[in-house]
Amino acid sequence: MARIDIPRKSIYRLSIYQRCLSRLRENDVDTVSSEALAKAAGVKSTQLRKDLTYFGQFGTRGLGYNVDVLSATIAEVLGQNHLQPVILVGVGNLGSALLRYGGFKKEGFEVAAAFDIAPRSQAGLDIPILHLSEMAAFIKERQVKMAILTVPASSAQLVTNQIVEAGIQAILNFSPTVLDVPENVVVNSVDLAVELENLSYFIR
Amino acid sequence: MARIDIPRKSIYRLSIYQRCLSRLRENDVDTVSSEALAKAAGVKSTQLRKDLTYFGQFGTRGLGYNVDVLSATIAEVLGQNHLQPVILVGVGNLGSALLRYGGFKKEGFEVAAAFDIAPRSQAGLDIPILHLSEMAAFIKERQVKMAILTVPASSAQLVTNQIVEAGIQAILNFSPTVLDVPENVVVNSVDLAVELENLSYFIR
DNA sequence: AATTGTGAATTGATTCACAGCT
DNA sequence: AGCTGTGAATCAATTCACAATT
Repeated sequence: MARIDIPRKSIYRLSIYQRCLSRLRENDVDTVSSEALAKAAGVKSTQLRKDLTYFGQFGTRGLGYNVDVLSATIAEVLGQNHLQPVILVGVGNLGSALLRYGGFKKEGFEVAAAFDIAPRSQAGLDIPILHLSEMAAFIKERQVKMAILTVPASSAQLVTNQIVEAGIQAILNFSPTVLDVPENVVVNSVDLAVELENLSYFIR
Repeated sequence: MARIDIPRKSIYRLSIYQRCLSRLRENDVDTVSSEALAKAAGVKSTQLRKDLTYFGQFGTRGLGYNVDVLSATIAEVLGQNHLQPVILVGVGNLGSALLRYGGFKKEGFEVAAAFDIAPRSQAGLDIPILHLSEMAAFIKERQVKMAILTVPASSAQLVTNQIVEAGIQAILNFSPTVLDVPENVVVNSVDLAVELENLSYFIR
């Protein structure tokens, strides 16, 4: 089960399945077939089954999957069991919106602090907003491994170098730029303008 | 050159190349090799060349690509030449941050209006914020084809049905849910929690 | 000499088809 | 009878290798 050769897209889908499972649990459903779960997640049932077998066998033939068991297993695989501290760098429009966005905490992430060159405290937020100069020490002391990057493109690479140096291993990048990182660091980029542009290609 | 069988990932990369080209133009560079441009975009040079040949031949062997010509061609392919109106639905934290985010306009998109069930005007924004009840008429009248969806998951499908009915053909979805749309409608989903979860799988 | 453009080879992901359990 | 798990087949994307061009 070498971690490295499981398709990244499968990992993405695991998160989606997990969301669907949560909803089933809320409705006290305790068993689900690959067919039904796949439909909710918008994929083919054979793909769902294939995705799951990367990690083991969790279903009962003839019956389906136990919702609680499957959900717990996926949580385990995704590392959702221990609350993961995250920092956010760049408290502009997008950064401060993300700080207020509740979705992260709900999925097991704690935004431990935010950093900016000109930190201003934000009304109604209990997340500390600190100066960039305190960032490296914070990362090291709290052993933070994940960062959300919402700085302008012009400073993205510079900030990246700093946080990687301090120990960050995974970056969710919102800056519209390609980051250069050592190969042991993972970057997921969300480029809003690129997403829109991509859509505009498909309409006529 | 059937529009349908060009890999979607190639289209994504076209946007990235375009960004890199803009930077080259700012620096008055007028020729670039596939090797150099690919490096800036974070891909292999052969992939860049393959991506471009889906649309034609734009380079000069032995020399490289003319920056202006290539940039104009990509703009043409991506439909960046005519300003594309977009609406945004759901003016919460994320929605209002995106309204303030300058990146869209810079790439040729005009957010024509925003809609919410409880519209409150936003300080320092010249984008009209209207009630949901006015949405369908607006879409039809202005012939808007693209929408950014930043409503809660619970109302995402409902709103989607409404905007698709009114004529929207492409949706950039930020709601953490799988949208069900007719096959002539394109959806790009950006699920922030899923992106983070995905990263957390790769750190150890 | 340098660099593009591209068919062929490779690698990767998805889907099929069905054997194997419950 | 129903549904999972999986090897084989297919389909898609990437990379290689090199001929073609300036």
